[in-house]
Amino acid sequence: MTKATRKAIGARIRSLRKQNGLTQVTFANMVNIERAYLSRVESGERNPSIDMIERIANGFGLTLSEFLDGI
Amino acid sequence: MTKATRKAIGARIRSLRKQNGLTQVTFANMVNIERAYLSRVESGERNPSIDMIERIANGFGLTLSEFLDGI
DNA sequence: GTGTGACTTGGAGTCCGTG
DNA sequence: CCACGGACTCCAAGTCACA
Repeated sequence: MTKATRKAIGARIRSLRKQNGLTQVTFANMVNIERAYLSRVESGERNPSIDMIERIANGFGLTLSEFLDGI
Repeated sequence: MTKATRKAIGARIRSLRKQNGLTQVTFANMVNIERAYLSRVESGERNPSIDMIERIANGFGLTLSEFLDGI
């Protein structure tokens, strides 16, 4: 159930990141999170907190609602 | 920053819960979470995971995006 | 440039009780 | 009916190394 959601969020992050021409390292630095952790979130392995999701969404200039639209 | 977000989410939960005429205990049982924990999330004291937010949103029949709209 | 294993630690999340 | 407390358990979050 929620695993699908985590995967979808990870895919969304990866998609937006590539759209903006950013590497994991670059984006991780932008939003001040650990690169290895970002990799795990993108793969759907982790169940991030709402704080973390917000930081990521804001890193793309999106609101939580916009970022999670369609998920 | 994120504290305001947590507070806003808590207020949203409380508002939706009351709109539906549910007590904390009733809703906590519906979405299968601990009543004391729900109380703390509503007060903005906790930083819930995306899984938890999803369970709560779904408890109201909303998607994540709908639930977080305007936050 | 990315994925993953192993580890630590603070806090998420549970259980039960009280005013 | 709700807020808050202690006392847990377990996982999110951060760190490092290596493939």
